[in-house]
Amino acid sequence: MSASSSPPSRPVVTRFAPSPTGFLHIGGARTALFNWLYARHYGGKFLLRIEDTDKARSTKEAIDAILDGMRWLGLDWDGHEYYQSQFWARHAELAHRMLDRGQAYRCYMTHDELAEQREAAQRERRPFRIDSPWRDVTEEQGAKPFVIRLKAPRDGETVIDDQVQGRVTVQNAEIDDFILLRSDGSPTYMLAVVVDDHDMGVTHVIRGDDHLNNAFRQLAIIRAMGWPEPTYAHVPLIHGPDGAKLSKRHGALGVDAYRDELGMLPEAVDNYLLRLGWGHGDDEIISRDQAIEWFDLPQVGKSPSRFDFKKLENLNGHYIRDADDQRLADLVAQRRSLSPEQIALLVRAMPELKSRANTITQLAENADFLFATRPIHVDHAASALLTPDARLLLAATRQNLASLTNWDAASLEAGIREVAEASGVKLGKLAQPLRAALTGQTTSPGIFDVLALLGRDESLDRIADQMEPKE
RNA sequence: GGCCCCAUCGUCUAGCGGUCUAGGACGCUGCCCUUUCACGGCAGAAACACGGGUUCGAGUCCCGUUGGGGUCACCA
Repeated sequence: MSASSSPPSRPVVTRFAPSPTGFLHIGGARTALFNWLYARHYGGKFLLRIEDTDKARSTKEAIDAILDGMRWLGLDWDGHEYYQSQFWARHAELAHRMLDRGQAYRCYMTHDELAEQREAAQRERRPFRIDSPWRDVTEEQGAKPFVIRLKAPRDGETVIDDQVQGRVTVQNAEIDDFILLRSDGSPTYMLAVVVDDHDMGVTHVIRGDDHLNNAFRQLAIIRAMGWPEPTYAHVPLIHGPDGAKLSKRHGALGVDAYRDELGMLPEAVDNYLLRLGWGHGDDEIISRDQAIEWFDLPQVGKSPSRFDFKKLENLNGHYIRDADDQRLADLVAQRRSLSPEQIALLVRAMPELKSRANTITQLAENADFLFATRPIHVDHAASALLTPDARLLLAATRQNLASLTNWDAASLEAGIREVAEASGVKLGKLAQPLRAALTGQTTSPGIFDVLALLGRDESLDRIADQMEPKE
């Protein structure tokens, strides 16, 4: 488990570099979190760069969703966000510099020629690696279109001391002469990241495992430029419950969906993501401050982990129980458009409500009985409770409660126990129909609290609504 | 397929040669609490993929097998 690693010897600068072609999904969020945590732990900087090189696929909505998602998760970046597309000229300039130095070359191969090589390799069952006849040609070939390719080293090997994966070695023969500048003059991702990371002073590149192979290509550019090499840390990917790469059906949803649809609290998502692939002894509930204090790369696991909604939900339930009542009420209010009076009621009910919910969505549903208008809808299971006998009991209960001078939980409990005793039934026999009448459901907060919350008039009326058998 | 990486309960993980008859958490089962449902408390079932080494001693180190993942674009 011990990747060869050492504390940083220079001021830390990390970055998160999403491409705005979709929303900020959960894997990206974890990458961002690790980068953020690492920078904060070492008192460094955490930068944000939007990789909008692919103009066709980049959208304003996606950019906003990413920024919004990061803010929600509390991952603040230092300074303004960078946009990769702003540095095109710089990228092209450097590609040409490498060309001038003989570290890159103009390749005039056509798609057909390339395809031919690929097929030949396939026929002979040997690995395909581009072999351009232009590798050592320095003269320009008139106006024919060309791309600029890196003249990658062909001998020796490249070693990366990855902070997570350990020492990884690749034969240079495996690295092909990949494209730096496209025929339309635009930079490829491979060139752009390297240049931007260098220009932004990034010291630690913490990203998904899927980039490990790219790191060797990028290193080739860095060495050609003679720039300092960043420290790499390739974090294993997050998989779906079935072990396959996390896809939409698994939960590679935008973080906005975790907030809006699943009803998660940001601290729960952060905590869950932190524990996915990283651990600190037996600790499960980890505050932001503890995370900053404890987080480091050596403890990051090397194997991919599966996303477990159940555990996230449990964690979310923990944070809900921990959360401030007013905050929770506001969150529910956003989903239900409540009046100030209703929100005030919700805040009072919150202590009872929040121990019963693992998500804000559930919390909102559980609170609905408070705001239902008479006659309230009684669900199937609840109406089954309202037998003729039960309705009679309800009438007796109502009469007793109506005579109460104090409408608080303690008085109500005394009153109801009195009725139960007088009628010779157990409390449960009475409480359940009462619950059905008051909430329309078979589960709810404690029945005395429900009565107190609803108030005398509303409670009495709801009971009255159910006293007579319905036709 | 080539290259790279990974491998402890169903899942997330602790474990960094002896304290491991392998610990915690989620989930699951049972019990307690109890007006329902939760919360909470207690108890339980549940794992070192396999085979070789190294060592006095291996979950921990090495090799292989198997399994899984990643990557092989004028995408990022």
